Amino acid sequence: MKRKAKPRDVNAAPAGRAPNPAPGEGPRGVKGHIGYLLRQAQAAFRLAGDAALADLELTLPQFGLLTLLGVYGPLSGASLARLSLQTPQTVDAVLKNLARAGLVARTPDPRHGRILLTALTPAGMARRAAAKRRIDALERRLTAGLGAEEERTVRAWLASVARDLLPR
Amino acid sequence: MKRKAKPRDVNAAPAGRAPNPAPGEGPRGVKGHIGYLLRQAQAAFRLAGDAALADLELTLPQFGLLTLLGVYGPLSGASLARLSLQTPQTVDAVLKNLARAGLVARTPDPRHGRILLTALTPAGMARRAAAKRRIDALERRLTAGLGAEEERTVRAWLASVARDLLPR
DNA sequence: TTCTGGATATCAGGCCTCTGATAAGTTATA
DNA sequence: TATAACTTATCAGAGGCCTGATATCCAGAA
Repeated sequence: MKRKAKPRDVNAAPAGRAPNPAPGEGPRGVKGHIGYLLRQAQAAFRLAGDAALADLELTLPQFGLLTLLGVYGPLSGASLARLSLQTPQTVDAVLKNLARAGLVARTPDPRHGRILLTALTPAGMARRAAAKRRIDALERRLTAGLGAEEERTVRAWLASVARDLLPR
Repeated sequence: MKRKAKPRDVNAAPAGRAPNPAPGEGPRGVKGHIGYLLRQAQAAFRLAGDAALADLELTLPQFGLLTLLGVYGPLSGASLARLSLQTPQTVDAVLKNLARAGLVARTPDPRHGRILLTALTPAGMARRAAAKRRIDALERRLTAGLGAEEERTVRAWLASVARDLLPR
């Protein structure tokens, strides 16, 4: 997934007559559906993250898995799936792309004939470290406007959403 | 996109020896990367929303467009894209599925030979109303644990993320 | 020891989302 | 008027995400 600066923002208001309703009201803005706000915030972060990682030839989901592998060492696809709250199929697909790029290597678990252990390659470690600096900077922007108490509130809410809504 | 109750949660801990690191620490949980928390919260909402709409044969993105069309009336794909902060291509893809299901109808704008105006069909209006009840209930769960001040904080933060990070 | 159920990997198919590129209609300007 | 710039729709391709369905491996029960 390549990223470049948009030549012209597709989401800008049109130049001619404005067939567009007022942006401040309706389902958008602070008063809108909170699910809508959540989706927009995540989409914005995903976009910004992908843009920040573009010249590293990484996507945000790929960086996510590299991070987990960096922290927890070699893992099976299934473990990675549980850790990242994704399905094994999703993880497998992302892993395939990472393996194709040589950032990750998959070897059979010596103690279990079915498990494929995935580990960072040296190239993967380097790429992860470079990407981490970009994403850390991005995340600082995310909380820059928040006071300590507000950040606690936001973090607690985000965690509670995943905890309460996910099928247990 | 069909949804059903999972026969067995793929993300549950394995029965045998636990090759899984402790879930409370690392990049997850309240202390983790806020981008990660954001992604998980949005994924959980997406999952729960899709599950809530499954028997209506709707996805959350489809419901989003139905809502916009319900509020703002017939719109071009480009307007819908600006309104929902998505690309015209994305909107077009979702609209195609909605049109195939007979929930929206696309007719050429009489005043502009290029524009296709998309409007809800009667079936689309009914489906949207039914879906709205489910999603409203889901969103109430999202804010159930928040005080008024906390909810303001969360909403303001979500809106600010989209506002600050999106390419302007 | 054999069988059965759980765990793992992965193929198939579908939807959403983006970037890039192209074609066609409209509007503004030289 | 002719041309350029902008807007809209849409094809093509890729990545990430999910549900279903298989096949294989392993461990515990009968």
